[in-house]
Amino acid sequence: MEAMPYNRPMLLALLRKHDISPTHQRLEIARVLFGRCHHLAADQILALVNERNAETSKATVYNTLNLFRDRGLIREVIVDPKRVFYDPNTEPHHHLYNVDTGEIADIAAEALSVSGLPDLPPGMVTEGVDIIVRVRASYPSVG
Amino acid sequence: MEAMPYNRPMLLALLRKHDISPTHQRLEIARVLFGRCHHLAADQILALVNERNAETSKATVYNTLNLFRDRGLIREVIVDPKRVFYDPNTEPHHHLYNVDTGEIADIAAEALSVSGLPDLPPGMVTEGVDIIVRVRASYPSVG
DNA sequence: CTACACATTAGACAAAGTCCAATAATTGAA
DNA sequence: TTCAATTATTGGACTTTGTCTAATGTGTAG
Repeated sequence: MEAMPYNRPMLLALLRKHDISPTHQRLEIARVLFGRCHHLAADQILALVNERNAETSKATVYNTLNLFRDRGLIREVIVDPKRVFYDPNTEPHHHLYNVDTGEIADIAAEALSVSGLPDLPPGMVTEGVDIIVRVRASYPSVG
Repeated sequence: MEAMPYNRPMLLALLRKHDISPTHQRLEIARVLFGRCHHLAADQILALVNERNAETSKATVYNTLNLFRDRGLIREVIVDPKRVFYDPNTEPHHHLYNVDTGEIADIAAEALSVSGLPDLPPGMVTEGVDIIVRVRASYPSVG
């Protein structure tokens, strides 16, 4: 695991490595995504980027997230029907999702092992295997 | 596995078993869900129910799907950030999702086995483990 | 019948995300 | 450095999925 690129030179290098022109807005969005290593939704990213002074629009946040996703810098996490979360960790791993609070935690890929994946029809390839462990607080009376 | 309840008396019994008053609209929606055993989104269900003559509103379709889900007749499948699919099969099983076409196919729970699920913090319970195998057509040039 | 509880409905509303045409920034070449 | 061409950003309109509400309809027990 390489060090997290939380400072400007590292973010710059990261964008360049993926052939992305490092504009001001993209660097700010990257800083938010890679700095604090959470799973964030677009609206949260928009808010964080504009915390001090509004300098990035909603359209740019969406454009940039889609660009980063297409270029493999980040990955979408589909657990909540209401919105997509973005995960700065693109290494294979899985997720623990708290359905009450909306919190998402990582599960290391090595921790879980899956066997028995079906053979795919010819001409089909697997893009990924997502495992989502949905958890919630057990009811107080039951505890 | 019990027989699919595709005729009116069976659907009636199914609703009653789950303490749901069997109204005309609910029976029609159940017929669509349990008859053809696909994974359907709300808008598809609305269209199918109103194929002949419009007799069920959008609000009722959503109300009814949420009711069926809460009462355990059906289950949500969260694979597409754009919309929720509903699965008439509530037995444990997993999904194969074609990201190109949007098709969803079942994978029997027995076929897959997962080991290494993390211990949960005390007071937490697992609601379910969803495995989604995302597949797509391999590129023609590569095939 | 009547009254009450429950279902259904149209349409307003909300939130997530996309699209577009105008403007601004970046870049490479001279 | 300057210029033109390319690429990015933007506000706001728009789309889609889903929820809410207040009014109307239905059904059943007495």
